[in-house]
Amino acid sequence: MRRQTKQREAVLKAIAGSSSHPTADMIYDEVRKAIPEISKGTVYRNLRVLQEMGQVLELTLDGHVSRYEAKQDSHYHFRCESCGRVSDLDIPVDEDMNRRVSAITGLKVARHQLEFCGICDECQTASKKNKGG
Amino acid sequence: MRRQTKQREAVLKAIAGSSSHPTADMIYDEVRKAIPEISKGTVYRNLRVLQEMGQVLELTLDGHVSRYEAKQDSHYHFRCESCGRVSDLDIPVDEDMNRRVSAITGLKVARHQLEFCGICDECQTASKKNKGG
DNA sequence: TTAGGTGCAAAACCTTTGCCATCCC
DNA sequence: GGGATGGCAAAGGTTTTGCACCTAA
Repeated sequence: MRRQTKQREAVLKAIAGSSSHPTADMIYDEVRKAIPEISKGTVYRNLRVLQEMGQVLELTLDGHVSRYEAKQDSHYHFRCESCGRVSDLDIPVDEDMNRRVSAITGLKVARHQLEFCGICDECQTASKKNKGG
Repeated sequence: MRRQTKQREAVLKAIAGSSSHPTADMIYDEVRKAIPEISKGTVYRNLRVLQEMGQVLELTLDGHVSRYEAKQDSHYHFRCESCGRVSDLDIPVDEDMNRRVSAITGLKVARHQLEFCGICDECQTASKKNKGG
């Protein structure tokens, strides 16, 4: 049976309270503010458990480090190719696309993930500054 | 200046000659058939160089291990959630989507990646067999 | 000739795991 | 009380890197 612990709560809170799709390391840093003695192993274990519980989603699109977000309605992401930040996009999800692709390919498509890439506003501004423009 | 070496050639050939989006390890195994003394470091270095040269693409969608494919026209992927295999999909790429998303979000979208997930035919067959059905 | 490339091995990095103490139910 | 959980540290897997030697151009 699953128990409720302050460590687990804190990990979930760190994710839910962030809009930046934090990495395990960022979550670890955040949680340590409240529970300084927490270990990284515990963070990773709880990330796994919270995924199993369906409360957290792991994102690995185009990055070598996993990022996490609190479970919510399906949506798409934008990743900045300069700073690596990931943000949620407020555009409609094409829920019918899985069915259409199934029809075309014959594969049983259960879900899809869509990630847009480019340079975020902040990085574009920073880049202009550096160029003196 | 970039040199042409048999190691680099062999790495590219291993990727181009495979339809399975091999991992670095799979490429290493394949290349060793021709060049037994090649080292993993060389494989990784060449994977990086070939990406810089624009001849190879790294795929990291929803997986913790990078997979590689020879550069070709933009296309979408299907990943089997059971065996992890990645295959190319023969469906049209929505090239206009970046522009539409830019218009909606105000972000400068340069590209997008779309991955469909499910269980491939082989794994479905295997699963039926195991259940005695 | 010589800068780029290779092989090897160690290091770096992210994540998982074994062990035992601890804590929730 | 007992099993789930935590802390610690070591191990695991993938990728990178330092160094001395080699080789394509």
